[in-house]
Amino acid sequence: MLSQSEENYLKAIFSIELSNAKTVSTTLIAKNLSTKASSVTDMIKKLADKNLVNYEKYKGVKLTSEGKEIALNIVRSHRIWEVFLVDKLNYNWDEVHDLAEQLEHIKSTTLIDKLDKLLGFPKHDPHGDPIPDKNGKIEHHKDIMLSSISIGETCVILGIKDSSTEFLQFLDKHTLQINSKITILDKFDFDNSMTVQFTNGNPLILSEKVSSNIFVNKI
Amino acid sequence: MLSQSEENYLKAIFSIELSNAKTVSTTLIAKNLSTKASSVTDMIKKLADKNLVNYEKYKGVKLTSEGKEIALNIVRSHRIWEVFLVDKLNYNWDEVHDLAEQLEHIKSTTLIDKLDKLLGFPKHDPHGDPIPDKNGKIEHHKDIMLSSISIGETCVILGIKDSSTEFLQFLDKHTLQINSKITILDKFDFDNSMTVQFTNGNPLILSEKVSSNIFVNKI
DNA sequence: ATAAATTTTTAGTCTTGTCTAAATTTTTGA
DNA sequence: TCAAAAATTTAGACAAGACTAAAAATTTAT
Repeated sequence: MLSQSEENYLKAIFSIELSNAKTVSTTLIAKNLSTKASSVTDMIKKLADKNLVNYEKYKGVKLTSEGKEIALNIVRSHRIWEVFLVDKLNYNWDEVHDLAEQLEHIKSTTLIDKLDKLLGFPKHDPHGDPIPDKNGKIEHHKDIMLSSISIGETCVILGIKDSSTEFLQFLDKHTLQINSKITILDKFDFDNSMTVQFTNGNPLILSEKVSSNIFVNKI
Repeated sequence: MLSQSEENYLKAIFSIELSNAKTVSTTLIAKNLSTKASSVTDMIKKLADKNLVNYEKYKGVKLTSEGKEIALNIVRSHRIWEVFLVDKLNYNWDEVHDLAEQLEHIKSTTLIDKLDKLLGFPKHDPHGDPIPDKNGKIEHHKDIMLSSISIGETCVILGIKDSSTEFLQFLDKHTLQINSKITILDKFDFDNSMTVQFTNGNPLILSEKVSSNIFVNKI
C-alpha cells in the first residue's frame, strides 16, 4: 500500500512526463510538489526500490509500467471525485481541486467504479480533462488552442490548460464554460489579443494569455 | 489543523466517555485504537497542550468542550459518509465502516453539509446510530435491548450496539434490518435465548449475545 | 497496612518524510 | 576544452507518531 506522499510523487512524475519535458529531473518534480530536490532524491530511491520508477543517478526518472498504472488510477480517482463534487454537491469548478486532492488518496478497490457509475461514466472532469477508464486508457487532447483559430472561424471549448483558481474564476466571470461556442471576430497582432463572440453575450476581448490556455475544437 | 491520528484519539476518547467507563484511561484508549499505552500517553500530552483534553498524570483524561466538539464533528462526518456509501453507492451496511474511517478525515468546511443535503438530512446511519447535527447535538439511544422485551410484546429494531462485520453479516443472513418488526414468541431461562417472529419469516432463535446487541423500541 | 500486581509514565529508539548545507556531477559558455 | 554555473546527491538533523523496556505510581489483596 502506497503512502499519500508516494502517490503524489507518482502523479507529479506522470504529469511532467505528459508535458513533454525531455527528462523528468528532481528539480522539476520538486517544483511540481513545492518541495526540495534533496527530498525528491530520497523519495525517488524508495520508488525505484518498489519498481515504480526507473532511476539512474543524475539522469532523471521515468515511470515503470506499474508506476504509470498507479499514476493513472490516481488521476482517474481525482477527476471522478471532481465530477462528483460539481455534479452532485453543486460545487463550482474552481472550488474542487484541493478537495479532490485529498479524496483521490482514499484506499478502496470498489469505490471509484461505484462513483463512476453513480455519475453516469463521465468522460471528462469539470475542467474538460479526460478521465482514464478502468484500464488506464486515456483520451488525449488534440491540443488546438483558441489562440490558433482564425478570424471568422467558430469553435467549441473542450478544456483548459491552466486550472488555477484565478483562471477558472476569470472564465466564470465571463460565463465561458466547457462546451461554450465561440466565434473569432478579430485578432490583433499588436498583443495577440482577439475579440470573440460567444452565445448570448457581448463581444469579448481575450488576451493571448487567456486564449493560449483554452483547448478548442473547430466546428 | 489536526492530524488524522489526533482526530482518531479524540474519537476514541469520545466513544469511551459515552460508554460510561468511570475514567478514560490510557489502557482503554490503547485498546480502542490497537496501540500501546505509552503511545497514548505521548499523544495525550499533545492534545492537552492544544486544549482538547484535560489531563492529569495517572488520573485519566477527559475531553474539553473544544475537544468534544471536534469529536462530534468526526462522528457526524463518519456517519454521513456511511449513509452516502449505502444509499448512493449501494454498498452493504457491513462494508462501509473502513471506508468511512478514511473519508471522515477529509478536511473541508463545506463538504459534510453538502453531502448531508444530498442525502436528505438523514437522522441515522445505516446501523441505526444517530447522526449529530451541525451544532453537535446528538439524539441518545433509549438503550432498550431486545433481550429485555417480554414474551408476547412486539418491537422495532432501532439500531445495534456491536457494529462488527461479523454481527452485521449475521443479521443480514437472517434479513434482520433497521426497522424490522419483531414479536417475542418465547424466552428460555436456560441460556437466555429467545424465539422471535418477524415480518415474513419463520420463527428464529436468537442467542443472548445477539439479543443484547440490538436496540429496539416497543410498539 | 503493606507487599504484590497492575497501570501509567519515562527514556530511548525507529520509520517516514522533510529540511539545510556540503559535496559531487553535469552542463554551459568563453 | 576547461572553468564557472547549475543541477543533483549525500550527510546529518528534525518532527510526528509509534514501539520496547524500565521506572514510577496506583490499585488490589492478603
